[in-house]
Amino acid sequence: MNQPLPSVTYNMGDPLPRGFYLQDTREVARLLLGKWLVHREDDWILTGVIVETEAYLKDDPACHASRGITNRNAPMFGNPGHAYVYFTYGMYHCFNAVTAPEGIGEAVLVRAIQPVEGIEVMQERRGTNDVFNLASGPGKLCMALGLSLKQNGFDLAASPLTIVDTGERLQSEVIATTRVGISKAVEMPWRYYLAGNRFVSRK
DNA sequence: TTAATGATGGGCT
DNA sequence: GCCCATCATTAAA
Repeated sequence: MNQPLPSVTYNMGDPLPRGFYLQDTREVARLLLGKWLVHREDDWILTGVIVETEAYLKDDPACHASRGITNRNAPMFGNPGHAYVYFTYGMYHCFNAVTAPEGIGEAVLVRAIQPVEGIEVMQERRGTNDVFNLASGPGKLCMALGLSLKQNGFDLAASPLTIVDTGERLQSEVIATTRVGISKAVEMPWRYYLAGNRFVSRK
């Protein structure tokens, strides 16, 4: 008798539960390091290890949500564990995981991933074969994974876009530094990355 | 190697 | 009109 085919050929881990995103946003940013960001598209699966994040908090001048709810930042005030994707600089997208209870307005920006699966597709989309340049930046990783406003608001525990825990323990030390590309609250050390990792956006 | 610059368009005062 | 949670390219050192 034939066995049913599994939807994936191996167990890549379970999606992070909603409660994970209800921890302190800076803690979520730290804990997301080492987790897998997965985008299931029609003909392939694109995955990478999260290696760099930034926390954006309420009452944080650099946070999109700090000046109240707008049409653009509305997802930040919505359900934790959902995607907040925004369009910026006229041509790029950035991907966030919404944290904190509904109505608060906090999120973690994923700034870089280490490509694992679907590297050929990423290379095609990015126009380069250099694996260290495929997703080493928030705009780059959205290009590589095919993330745009279409994924804005997606449930990261029940959609083609998900973050999973492989169960592997972090081997690298976590470095905390100031955030990149902002002009307000520049001194807050809420950027996190894996020490020595070559896939981060900068050292 | 690092630093400066242009691209490009939506959001918001 | 100015500001952007950016990136690729060019120039300089």
